[in-house]
Amino acid sequence: MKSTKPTRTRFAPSPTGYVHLGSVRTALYNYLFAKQHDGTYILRIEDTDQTRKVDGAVENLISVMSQLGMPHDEGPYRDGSNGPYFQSKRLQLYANKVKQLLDSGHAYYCFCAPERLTRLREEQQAQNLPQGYDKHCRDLSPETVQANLKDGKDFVIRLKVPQDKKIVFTDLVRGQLEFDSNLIDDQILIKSDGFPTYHFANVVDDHDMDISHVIRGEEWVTSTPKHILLYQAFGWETPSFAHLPLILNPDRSKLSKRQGDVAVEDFLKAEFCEETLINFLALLGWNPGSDREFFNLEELVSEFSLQKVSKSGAVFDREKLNWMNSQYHKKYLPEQRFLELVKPYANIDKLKSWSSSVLDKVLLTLRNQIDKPEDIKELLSFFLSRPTVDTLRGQECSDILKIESNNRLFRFIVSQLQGLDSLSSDGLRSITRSAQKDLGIKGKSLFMPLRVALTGATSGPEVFVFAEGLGKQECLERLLLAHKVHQDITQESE
RNA sequence: GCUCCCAUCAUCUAGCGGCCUAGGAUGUCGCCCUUUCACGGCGAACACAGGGGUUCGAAUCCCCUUGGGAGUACCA
Repeated sequence: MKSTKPTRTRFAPSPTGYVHLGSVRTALYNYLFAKQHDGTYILRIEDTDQTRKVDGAVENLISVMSQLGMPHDEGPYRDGSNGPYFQSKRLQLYANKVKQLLDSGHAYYCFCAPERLTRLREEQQAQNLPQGYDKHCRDLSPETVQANLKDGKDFVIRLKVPQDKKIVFTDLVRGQLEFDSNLIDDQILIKSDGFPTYHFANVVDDHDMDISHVIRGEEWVTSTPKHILLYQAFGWETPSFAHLPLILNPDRSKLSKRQGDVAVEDFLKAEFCEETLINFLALLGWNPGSDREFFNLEELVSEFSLQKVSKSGAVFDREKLNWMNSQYHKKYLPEQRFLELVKPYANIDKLKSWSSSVLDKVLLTLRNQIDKPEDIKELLSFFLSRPTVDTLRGQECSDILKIESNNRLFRFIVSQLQGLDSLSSDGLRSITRSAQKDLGIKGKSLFMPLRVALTGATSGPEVFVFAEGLGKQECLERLLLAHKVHQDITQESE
């Protein structure tokens, strides 16, 4: 019973311009499943709707997917032996296949005008009847069909859905599903413009490309029986199916543009890194069976399983996404990767003279204060600009600066500093230590004045590393300024 | 309307008959740590939709009700 066929999955989006988050998750699960089984992950472009074509959409899609770290193994620009991978370039193939169905009596020509169909639907709707084609052309005589064709009448080709049949299949996430063929419409296979419909092209291509597992969104469950009927009409083996739960808006409707961003590009352009998005999306509808929440792509490949995919839809929770993103920036990203993400935002003139190792060190000490890369900018520029007298005289700082021992403290630090060739974080640390020992100043009245003098703020990251970045001269000047403000404040209050 | 699917904290979820006085995470609120801000640690509040069965025993199995969702196109 166990299939020995190689695992081949596919991601088959229609190129509508941007990449929907739901698409990314579908693609991700397909990718993970394929990789886990040493299989092949295929990208196929479903562009049979000529009216919805968007220029550049395919290129954008491919670049986004590779940016996310899951490029396709087979597909556009990466030909396997099953191309072409654009449905619009496979028209001849579909034509041959319908012919087959027409000849075997599984499909028929339908000459009904769209207006008739619309009217039919309206009537059915009014009477609360199930909607569907009334099979008007299903049993047209061959002569009539020939005559109509000869007259050049517009036509579509429909599937002749068998009556009174139960269609049963096992969905890998939902279990056994059952449908009554009498409720299934005689599906259009070829549109009057000669293009195949999704249903037809999809089945033909999946078979043609040897797809072993069809993993797609839940919106496709109800059309799966149609697809199965098609496989049967051709006498083909059906692939396995797995339908993924929908990703939902906060109001529990299908995730849509109306209620906020749904394009991955937008998230990528904003503050979210690829790692966060992949990790977060993976966990929307799937769980590892443990409490673990952080996974990189590689880890997902080994952990993923369709059995652990949940059946119910999942609300896209931006709060948790934000949290996960900040966790990635604070600690889960490798240091080099973090630096790479953050550096474009640290492109500040004043930093040009800093040695890159010191800059890296400073960026790294700022790391746990960051939720997203651009936060670094504000954080840095704040410390980079020398505190102004106004700042130092502000309530927050002056409370610290008016401490009496500051006089001795600043004098001490300045003189020690002057004796140094250059300032290192350890150098300043030991100066502080001796200030504590020699002057007997400690705790808040030791560290806070130093912090205020150097940064003009009462809170922030580790001052020592930062001081190294500033350099000896700048530190001296900041200390002298703070010292002066201290003296001024003290005098004024006397 | 019809068909199909789904149903545990506000949200993501664990749970596949006894380990459940239901676990984790986000968010919220406390406390601790930190001479700052964070990070971090600890804790609190918060859920098995309702009703029937089955069983010695049900969040877990069955049925009904209710609620939600998807599909119902010459769109995918």
